[in-house]
Amino acid sequence: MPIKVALVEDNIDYRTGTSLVLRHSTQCLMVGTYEKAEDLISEFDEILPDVVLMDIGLPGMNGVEASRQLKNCYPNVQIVILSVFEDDENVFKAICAGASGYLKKPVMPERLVGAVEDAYSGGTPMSPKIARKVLDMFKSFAPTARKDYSLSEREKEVLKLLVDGDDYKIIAEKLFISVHTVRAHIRSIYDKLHVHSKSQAVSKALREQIIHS
Amino acid sequence: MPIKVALVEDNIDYRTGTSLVLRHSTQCLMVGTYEKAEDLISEFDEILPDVVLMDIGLPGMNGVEASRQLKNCYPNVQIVILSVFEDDENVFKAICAGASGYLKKPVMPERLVGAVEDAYSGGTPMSPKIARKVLDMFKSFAPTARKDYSLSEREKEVLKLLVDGDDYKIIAEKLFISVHTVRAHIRSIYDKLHVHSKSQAVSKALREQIIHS
DNA sequence: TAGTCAATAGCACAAATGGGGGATTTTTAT
DNA sequence: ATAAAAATCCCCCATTTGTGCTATTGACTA
Repeated sequence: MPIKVALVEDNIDYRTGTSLVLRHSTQCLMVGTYEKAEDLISEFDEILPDVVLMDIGLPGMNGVEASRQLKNCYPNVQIVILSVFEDDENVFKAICAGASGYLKKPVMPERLVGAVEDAYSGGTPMSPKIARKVLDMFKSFAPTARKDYSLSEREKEVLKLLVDGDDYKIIAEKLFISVHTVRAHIRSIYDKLHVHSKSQAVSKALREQIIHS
Repeated sequence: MPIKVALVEDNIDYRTGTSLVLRHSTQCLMVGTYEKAEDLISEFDEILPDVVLMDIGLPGMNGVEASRQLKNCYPNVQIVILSVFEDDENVFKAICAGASGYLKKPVMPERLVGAVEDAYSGGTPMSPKIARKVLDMFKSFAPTARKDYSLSEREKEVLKLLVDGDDYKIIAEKLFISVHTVRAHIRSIYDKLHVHSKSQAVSKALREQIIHS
């Protein structure tokens, strides 16, 4: 059974060219080409494509917003962005909108068919430069070399509860120890983190990912 | 000028096979093949490869750790992971270690040369399934739909300072208002966030990104 | 024009907190 | 075996905080 593909692209030349390439593939079945995202959305129920190739710069609704709406109504559709834009902003938004592929235009014909197959089979076709951008953003989020304040296990437990908003009493109850001990742990935590209040400790714990929320 | 490539791979068959493929490419120049990452690291200064193809499952130092060390000493080297592993854990660690490519073994010969070129020219070759994993992790980090607690601008200012760990007095001084007013604002903030202490407010503000740290 | 809301300011008081001293026991490492 | 580190518990006390009230001003709205 061929993969049902729809295309949204406002440039007529590019639209017919891309469409032609896909029609020549035996694995793909073009079920619709559209100039505007709104047109695809209104007809979507009738054609039910497996994969949508989506431009970003469109008249009317842009491709990112269209992707968000489509993904919202039809979570199983695979959306591959085809765009000349490769700035952080667009890439980021497209991913968050649920796109599962992002290719920089122009796309080589053979790459196009491969991308549709990739997307359909659970992969994420991406131009290498775009992938690099994603990786860079990824790194900027996650794994900033975090300092080691050498908190003991117990202290981390207490800090975790502080972050949850518990007061001394509650912490004592949850850990089956006296309030005095809780105070002692918290004092030690403050020492190690160089802070002087619960809110400072909580802030530092979350910002520096000492405690994983 | 050809791209200087080094390969670290413990399996002899795979090592000779991969090496052979690259030797047949005019764009690439194999400058070293290694069974252990330690061997590459100790010889690195003499051969200075542009791109390193790195296995993960190695005897001695694993490929992720080796990548971290290489990237640390030679930030310009491009490391492409070749691995049978495609679990979140390994992919995540490899990226954080500075890998700029990740291909699932076995790799098609023509893909291999393309990957080296991609990596060398600032791209990030990735198998589509791996890319999907990265995207999923990416999404899990970034953009959770945040609630609207309809804090006023002034309240957000105060909350920001709470998150910075300031106490009532300091906040009053910074905003040129009386402590009483600060208390009033904080009361209102607590109402709207449904919390009852500074630490809870700070925690909620950071976790739900009401305040952008 | 009356009503709502945000921002400002105040009073009072109990509870929670932070910091200053300790001490004892258990675990860990050398 | 012995020293160091972690975990436990206790006292005191000033300060900070949370929350119950009230009240004035200005800006916007129905």
